[in-house]
Amino acid sequence: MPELPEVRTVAVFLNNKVANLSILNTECFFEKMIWRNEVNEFKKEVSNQKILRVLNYGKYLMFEFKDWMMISHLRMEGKWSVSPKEIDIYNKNHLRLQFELSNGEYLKYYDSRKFGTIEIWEKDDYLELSGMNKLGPEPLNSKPSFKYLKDKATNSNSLIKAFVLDQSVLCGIGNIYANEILFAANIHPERITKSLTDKEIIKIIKASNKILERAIALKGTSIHSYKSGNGEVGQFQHELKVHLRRDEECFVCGSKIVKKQVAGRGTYFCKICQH
DNA sequence: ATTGAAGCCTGTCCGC
DNA sequence: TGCGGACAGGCTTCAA
Repeated sequence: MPELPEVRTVAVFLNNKVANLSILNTECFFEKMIWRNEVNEFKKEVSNQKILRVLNYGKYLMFEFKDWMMISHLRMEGKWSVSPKEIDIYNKNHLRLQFELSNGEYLKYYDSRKFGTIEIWEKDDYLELSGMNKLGPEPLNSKPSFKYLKDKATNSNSLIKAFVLDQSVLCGIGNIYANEILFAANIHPERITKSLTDKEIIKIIKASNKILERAIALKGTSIHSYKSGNGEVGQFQHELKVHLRRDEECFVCGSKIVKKQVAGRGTYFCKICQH
């Protein structure tokens, strides 16, 4: 479900709602979602901890405590909300985890497909333990550098679609934005990555910055089930150029947008504009 | 070391 | 209306 712009929107929302509140009690209704930690240990570590702030890196949502970092990955369907105990913003059947907060409200996690995960590590070495130290830069604020992306692309035999989805290359791009970025950069998703020219690498950097920053400004893309905290919908779906537009006319050249599986993911592109 | 495919789960949509 | 199959915004693990 959510990619960098959606997770950023959720992080900003949650930070406004729960920063400086403490967790009084924890209930987990689907233990497998507690990842790489033992459930009782997890509960012990978050109990009576004050949430200092909520932030994100790429698709990873992070709750910072004094000594711990709690990392939530929403995968396809994960959703957070803050509400009174008896009120559910999302389908109550999908409630997987809830924290009682010191102001009497509840911080709740819902996940229909049970793909999402949550884990907790000591702050000192959470990057190594969680594997987040392997993530590439967020494609924002003129990052990555040309040299960085060129080095990553030079010897890669993977398809470009897979390359831009690789979180160790660029962090935070998912299928929707990958489709949109490659369209904006006029690059065919089935090209081999090492065939990228310098000019095309620069185009990927510029397109990824522009698209993700615009999507953040619009609070993300709302299609299928995605809503940010407490049911707010994003607006970037109105600016999609190729994603979900199978057989519709390309806004640039008028030919039909193609959909096919590339690198295992539903891929939309214009075979005239992208080459 | 890379790359591709399967697996994790459930809900929704489409065609018969 | 009911049923089966395809598909969904992601990641990890396993096999080649």
